[in-house]
Amino acid sequence: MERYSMLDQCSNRAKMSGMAIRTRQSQRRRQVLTRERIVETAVELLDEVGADALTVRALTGRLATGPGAIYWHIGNMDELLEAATDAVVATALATRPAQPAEAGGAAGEIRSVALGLFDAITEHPWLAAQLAVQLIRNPWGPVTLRIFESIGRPVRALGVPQGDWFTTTSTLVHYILGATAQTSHGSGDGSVPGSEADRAEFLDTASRAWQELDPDDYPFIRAIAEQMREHDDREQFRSGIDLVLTGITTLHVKGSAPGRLPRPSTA
Amino acid sequence: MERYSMLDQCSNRAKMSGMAIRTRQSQRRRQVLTRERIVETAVELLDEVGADALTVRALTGRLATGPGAIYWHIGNMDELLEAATDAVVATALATRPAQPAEAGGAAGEIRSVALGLFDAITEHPWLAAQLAVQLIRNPWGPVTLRIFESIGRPVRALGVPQGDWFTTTSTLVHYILGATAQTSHGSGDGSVPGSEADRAEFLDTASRAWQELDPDDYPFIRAIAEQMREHDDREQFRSGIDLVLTGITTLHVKGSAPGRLPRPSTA
DNA sequence: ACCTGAACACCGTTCAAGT
DNA sequence: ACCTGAACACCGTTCAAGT
Repeated sequence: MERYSMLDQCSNRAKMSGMAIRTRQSQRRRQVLTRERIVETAVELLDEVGADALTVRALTGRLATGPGAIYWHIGNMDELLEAATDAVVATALATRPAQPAEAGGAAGEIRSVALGLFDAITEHPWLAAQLAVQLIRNPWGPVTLRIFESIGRPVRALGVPQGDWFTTTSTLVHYILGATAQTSHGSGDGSVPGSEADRAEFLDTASRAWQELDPDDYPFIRAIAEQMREHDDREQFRSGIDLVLTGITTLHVKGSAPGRLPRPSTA
Repeated sequence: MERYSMLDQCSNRAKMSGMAIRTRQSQRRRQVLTRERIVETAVELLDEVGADALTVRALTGRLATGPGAIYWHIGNMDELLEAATDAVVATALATRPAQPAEAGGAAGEIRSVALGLFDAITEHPWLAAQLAVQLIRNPWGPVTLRIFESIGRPVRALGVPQGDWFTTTSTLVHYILGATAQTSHGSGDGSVPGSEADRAEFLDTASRAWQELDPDDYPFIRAIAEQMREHDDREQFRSGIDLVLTGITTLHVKGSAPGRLPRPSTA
């Protein structure tokens, strides 16, 4: 049982790989195979064809090797998925669009991190499912840890008392991951991004279907059918974040006017 | 592409199945095969051996048939998983422990629904992953719809103005699903429930590992290491719900004293 | 140390054939 | 209408053998 494995994301063999790249040789195809290069290629494949089509055979094809070569560097498929997810999340968090002149302070930083993740998922639809998988089968693995740290720091800066840091940050992170999961609206494996027209049509069909549900079983769903057809995922996500932030400041930040939040920058 | 399939969860063949059970015959093993019986057996298998071990071969073994029989009734594996998830969620929502004498009103109802789902996941560890999967690959499928309806009704009763019903309910549902995902702490496939001692040891190891992280990279995680070791998942979940509820009442419910919530029953 | 590639033990799904 | 069971086209992973 590899339950509770915690952070041991490296293959048993293959640790150091600071070896110099075999200098000239041929340019593209004949590079040395490294763990990094495998992860990069995995991300490429995930972006292009989706999670279901990322197979070790597809990898060996693109890298011009055999399965044994992959498994020398990588351990297994789950580890590769985790590494790919962590890599994409890391760059998404690091390269967030600089908030216009520190706007919003700590609350603005939280919004920025959250929207950074949201946008990363829009760009890499497979990411939503992988974030969920990581959260579930490795609840405190590198991916979750990274997100917690990014949200936790501004939570602290917000003035939340230390005793509430963990609960508060958890609530934010859990909301973010839940919301981004539903919003990915891909085919689940995250293959094609899905056009804007597709999405409009989808919402239209869904909304119509909702209005024809049994009024006894689904009165509420029927009542929000129209609202849901018109909603914008990203805007709704922002609202959700602000809702949770309001809860935090109201409940935990003393001296704050309840319900008052630093104005979100209209970026 | 079966994207945006929406609610068409039935196999193309096999609709009616109100046929009388072939009366006497032998008792257990020689029942007629129905979609319902397959779903029931799937839930049994999921509970006993986890999601990874639910295969059509395992099903045919327990049901004493061949794969063709399964596929006559069921369509494909994804559909079976969805049906199993929906069945468990439906009974979890229907059989919630009656809140002690209506305590808490609408807010209490929301807590009750949320905790009902939480407890269902504790009982069926595979459920966490499946809820996530449903949310991602079928964002408005029967499972999500059912949960939305259950949360939306008390949201309405809370006094939230109609224009905010959708956003408010979404925020709650997304938090619930994100939180329950991390809390499942199984092996991901949701096989063994995991003992209390296992869990304590896991938290201990994780907490220690956190304290040895790089102070430059993970200052926040290091700071909450102790707090996380002592936390109780269910209690934390309650706090998260209350945090979101506070945000809702503060922001959307006029006439409510901000930060004041109906006292949660100490059940 | 790093890589090759055949082979193994599995999957989900299909489909002609039976009743 | 419902079921059988062999067969198909895939998986991830292993491992003796090469360099």
